[in-house]
Amino acid sequence: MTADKPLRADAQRKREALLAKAREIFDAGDFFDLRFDDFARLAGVGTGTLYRHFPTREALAEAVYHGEVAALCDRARQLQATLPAAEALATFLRGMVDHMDAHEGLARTLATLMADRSGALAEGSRALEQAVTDLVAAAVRDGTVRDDVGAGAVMMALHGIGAAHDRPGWRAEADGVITLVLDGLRRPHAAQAAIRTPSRRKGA
Amino acid sequence: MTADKPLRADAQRKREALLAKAREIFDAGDFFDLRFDDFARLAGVGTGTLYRHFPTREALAEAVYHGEVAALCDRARQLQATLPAAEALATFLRGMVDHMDAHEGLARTLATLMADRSGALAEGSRALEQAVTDLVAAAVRDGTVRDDVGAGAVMMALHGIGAAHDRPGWRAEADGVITLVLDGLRRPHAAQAAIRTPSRRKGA
DNA sequence: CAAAATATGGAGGTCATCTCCATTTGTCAA
DNA sequence: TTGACAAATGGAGATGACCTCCATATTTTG
Repeated sequence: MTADKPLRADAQRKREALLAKAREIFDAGDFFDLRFDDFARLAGVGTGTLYRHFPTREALAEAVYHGEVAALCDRARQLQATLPAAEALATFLRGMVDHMDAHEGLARTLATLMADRSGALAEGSRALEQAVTDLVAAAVRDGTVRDDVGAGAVMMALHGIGAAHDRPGWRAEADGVITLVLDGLRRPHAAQAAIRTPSRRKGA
Repeated sequence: MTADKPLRADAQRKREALLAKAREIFDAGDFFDLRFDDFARLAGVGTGTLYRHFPTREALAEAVYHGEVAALCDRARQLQATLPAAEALATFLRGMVDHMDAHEGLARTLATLMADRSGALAEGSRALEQAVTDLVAAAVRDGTVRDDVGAGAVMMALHGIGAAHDRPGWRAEADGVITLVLDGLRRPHAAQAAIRTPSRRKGA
């Protein structure tokens, strides 16, 4: 399902233009306030061409999402190769929040699309889910993380973070969710592992 | 902002009809596949009447949501009055999952609406959030729950559970999220409190 | 019961979405 | 290079959902 289209030179160019403009609009968060036709105009193509390349809004989103996910997966692999499993997981999750924070409009747009039925993004999410699954599995393997809660639960939590992007104290709450997930993931009976959480003896 | 409308007898009847039908459609999960006009017809009223009562889809959703939330809040108060704080919180959260599971279409529909911008449901959610906040606060007060992560994080997690309702292993993953949240909420240094989730092996 | 106030419903206007095809652009073989 | 074929373009216009408006019907009040 990857590359079996010789795609004419011309077409390639238009496609790129559309994606570039899409990323821009996404990041600004205006994706839903824009008539799809106008979007074509903005990208410098006719509506027919837009629809030829991306039959629906979701299809376009999927394409943009793919790039995002690829970058995140690279990061995950990199972390996994250079850090202890538990730390890699923690760093990755914290990094996800940073990323969503930095690309607010994009994160928000994608979360909205994700929530819509049709699961248009489910496909694109698979790679991300695999990355998270790998990170968790590695941590389970070395004993720092419990084995009775799957990576799917972590994905759900991330989903919630993305979907709730308009809450007032978003950043703090997002960090809170990650904290809960990470602490919750530690094997219930295990002593304090090397997960980080410096001196958090007392609260506050 | 509650009740200052003498609302004519006739109108009251139509309004009820609309809400009843809405609940039905919501529960079936067909809310978004239905033309708003057709919805009016289904409920036995004209489109004009529909729009008079509920100017937008979201307004209608809000009204339905209100009933849901009220019931959940009652439950929360009841639990809080009869159980130790930590247990009340745990029971409530587990109950939320049960509820979403039983009313799949409704939960899904509401999550979708929630994710949409406009925060139409933010208003209706406030009561629910207050209930969760109270439950958490009580548990913090009696020392069974950490005080450095707010109830907002718990709301986010719930949000994620609702929004991801189309995942294949939803139920198991939702339970997993709750487990992580509850375990994560225990004061990091505190010994094993009485929360202890009763052996829930990973199903599938 | 009559009049005033309130609510109804559905015909039709408005506007975003998407299709269709005559025209343009790119590719390839001779 | 050039001719011929395939691929791609773009925008005019059909389609259909959303919402408004108001002549008519229903309820309430004096």
